[in-house]
Amino acid sequence: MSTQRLTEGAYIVLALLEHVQPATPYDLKLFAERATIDFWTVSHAQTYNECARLAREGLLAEEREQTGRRRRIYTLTELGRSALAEWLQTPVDSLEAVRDLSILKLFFGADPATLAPTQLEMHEERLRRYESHAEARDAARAAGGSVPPGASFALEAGIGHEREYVRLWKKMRDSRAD
Amino acid sequence: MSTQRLTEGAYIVLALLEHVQPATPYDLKLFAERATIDFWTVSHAQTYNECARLAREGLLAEEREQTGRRRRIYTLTELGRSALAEWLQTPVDSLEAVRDLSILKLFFGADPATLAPTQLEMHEERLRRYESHAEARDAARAAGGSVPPGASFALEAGIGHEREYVRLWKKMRDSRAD
DNA sequence: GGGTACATGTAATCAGTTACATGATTTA
DNA sequence: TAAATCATGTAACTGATTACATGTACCC
Repeated sequence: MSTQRLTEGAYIVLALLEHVQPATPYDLKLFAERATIDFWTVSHAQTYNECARLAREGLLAEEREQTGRRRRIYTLTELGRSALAEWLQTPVDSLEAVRDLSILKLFFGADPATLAPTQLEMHEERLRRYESHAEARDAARAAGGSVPPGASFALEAGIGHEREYVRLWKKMRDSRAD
Repeated sequence: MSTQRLTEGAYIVLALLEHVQPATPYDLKLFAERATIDFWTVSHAQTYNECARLAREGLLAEEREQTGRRRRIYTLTELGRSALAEWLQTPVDSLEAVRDLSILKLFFGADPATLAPTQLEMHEERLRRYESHAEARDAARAAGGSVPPGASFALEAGIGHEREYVRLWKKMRDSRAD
């Protein structure tokens, strides 16, 4: 029964946990922060809450340290694993709205030249970060390590989009009024 | 004083209203839906609430029909206009997270081939829609009409990104496991 | 004039964030 | 051992969505 719809945040916690379990909510947060891409954000508080909730619903097993910080340490249960697997193999049949504040302002008449410098700088920085991740990945692969293809694809996607942003904002920066 | 921070939703309402005022919340919703790009979503309920709130704070003037539906009809006040102008000319100094559910799943190990068909189809459709908007715009321009450059830029951005998505998902679709 | 689609609004809910509070560990 | 940082949690708030409720206009 318990396969009531989970929120996206919940699935992200499940997915993160699969990669690093057993782990505390704090571990998840760290892993997410370092995990290359900015495809989502999960706040610290949400991570703790979501773990507790998922445990209550039987998707996570919670173990508690008996000493010191008495941290809660989580692992996926069978139920959690299958919920995650099901989610992962379900095609996404909707498109997210783009949600780029700068483009939105542009649309509403903001001056491109005003927005461009800041945006360009930030997208360039993000692009550089992604590219250095890609290099690290390639190096690892060359050294015989195995790299999960999904992460690799996602990284390509990120790079592609950031390049597009950079191209675009450069154009804006250089554009004089029509 | 009243320049307390407004939410993004509030600014969007202000910006929409500038384009179509005087207007009812319903008019805004319609305009937003037809306005080319999917850079944000504003739900029906939010539109009504936000208009009421902005009016309470003096950024909108509310007039009420005396007959029939007794609709509330809004226009920007001077205060509203200047809040909007200020927002539009403030550079955005942060990057939104990308929030693409499919890429996220990919990152977590979903099978590209499973996700690709649906995503490809949807991005292609969106791309087509944007491109036809662009054509309409070019036609209008050729006919001597004036087209606000901001909307045009935003459209270019949308097209660029959708092309990138299409390229990407085609690649995924055709990729066999590493 | 009865039904359907359009339009307008409110209420309840919720996911997610910010702010607060505290405890444990490390370091100077 | 004091200060700083790391870590863990909770509470309050809020932007936004979903669901509900109703009214008006149009169409057959």
